[in-house]
Amino acid sequence: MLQLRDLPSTEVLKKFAQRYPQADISAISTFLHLLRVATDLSVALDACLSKHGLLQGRWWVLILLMREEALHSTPSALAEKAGVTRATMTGLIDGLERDGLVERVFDSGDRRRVLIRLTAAGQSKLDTVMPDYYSRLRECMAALKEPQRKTLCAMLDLINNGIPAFGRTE
Amino acid sequence: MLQLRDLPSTEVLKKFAQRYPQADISAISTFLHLLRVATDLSVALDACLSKHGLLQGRWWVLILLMREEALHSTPSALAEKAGVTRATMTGLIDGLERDGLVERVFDSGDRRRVLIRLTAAGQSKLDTVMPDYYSRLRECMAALKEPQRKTLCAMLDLINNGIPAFGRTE
DNA sequence: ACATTATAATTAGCTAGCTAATTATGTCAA
DNA sequence: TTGACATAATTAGCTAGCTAATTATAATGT
Repeated sequence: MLQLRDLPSTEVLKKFAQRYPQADISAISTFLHLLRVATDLSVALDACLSKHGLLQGRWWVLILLMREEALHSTPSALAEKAGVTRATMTGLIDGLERDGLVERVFDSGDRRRVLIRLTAAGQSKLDTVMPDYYSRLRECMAALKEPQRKTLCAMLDLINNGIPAFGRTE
Repeated sequence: MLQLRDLPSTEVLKKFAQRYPQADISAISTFLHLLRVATDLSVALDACLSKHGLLQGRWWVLILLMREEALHSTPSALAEKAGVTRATMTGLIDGLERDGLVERVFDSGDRRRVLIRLTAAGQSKLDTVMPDYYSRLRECMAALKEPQRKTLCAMLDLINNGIPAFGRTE
């Protein structure tokens, strides 16, 4: 996501703003700050998961399956919910099946479909990973109390509403 | 970064919290909210840059070069600042050189080193991209006024300080 | 002077994303 | 009932990251 380590100082931003008067210095630095912290969080999460032999993509698949009443779903539904293409989901399921965490069950009603089922090993993997993830996350967010969390979410929503500005065609 | 589209509802989180008592429901949803908005911002930025034939990695290299007084730097310094490995930087420079936006100049003093220089075409590419990026970003962040931006950054710093919790060996 | 160690850039081969094309199966209307 | 279209999953081949190994050059200690 935001790889850049060397975020621009105010001086650098001022220099750029001279050449490009559209620049809103505080908007830029707030934006970069947000991306920087979110990226570092994501990297930290990956590091935590990889100690358990997982990465975000595969971990989310297991969680999505555990959310299901009957612990199964289809590749296309999983792809939709996980926000990846079906092609990517095929690859994620391949890896999880290889490790025995999910299994493919062929649907006799509609032979195009495959059901993906969380195995006992998959459930037990989650029972190891989730307490670790939850307790680390609790600690990470501890400095932010409830009202601050609400404020943060409200500000994130304001920014979120502005995202279409990046896509306007004009 | 956070691909997941189907963020957990409070009901789902409560169900998970029954099995995993470490879960702090508001911490989890705030965390996911932050990652979701940041990811969508990053995707929107990529979409904006790709209209100009760039992606974040290559774009940051051009910006880092433009920050330099003499418009040049070395692959290893660029890799450090851009937060990618030298191997990745080699690839980014290859692409930029192919498009004529930067050039490699061999250093006669230390023959291990190569200088990467922003070309006129590279500068002119930035002169097209930056005003577009800056004006879209200004608009995207417009709903957040100065004091809110400061508050947001302060909260991001609190979260940032908690990130080591994800890495503790315990 | 020369062996060792450090540094700079690159190459090779890996991963998890992507799009586009392919294969198989269902659905529906003339 | 069959031709056209829709849907499900997969495969093939692309990209931008990564690590580890390689090549070349420089610096240093004995």
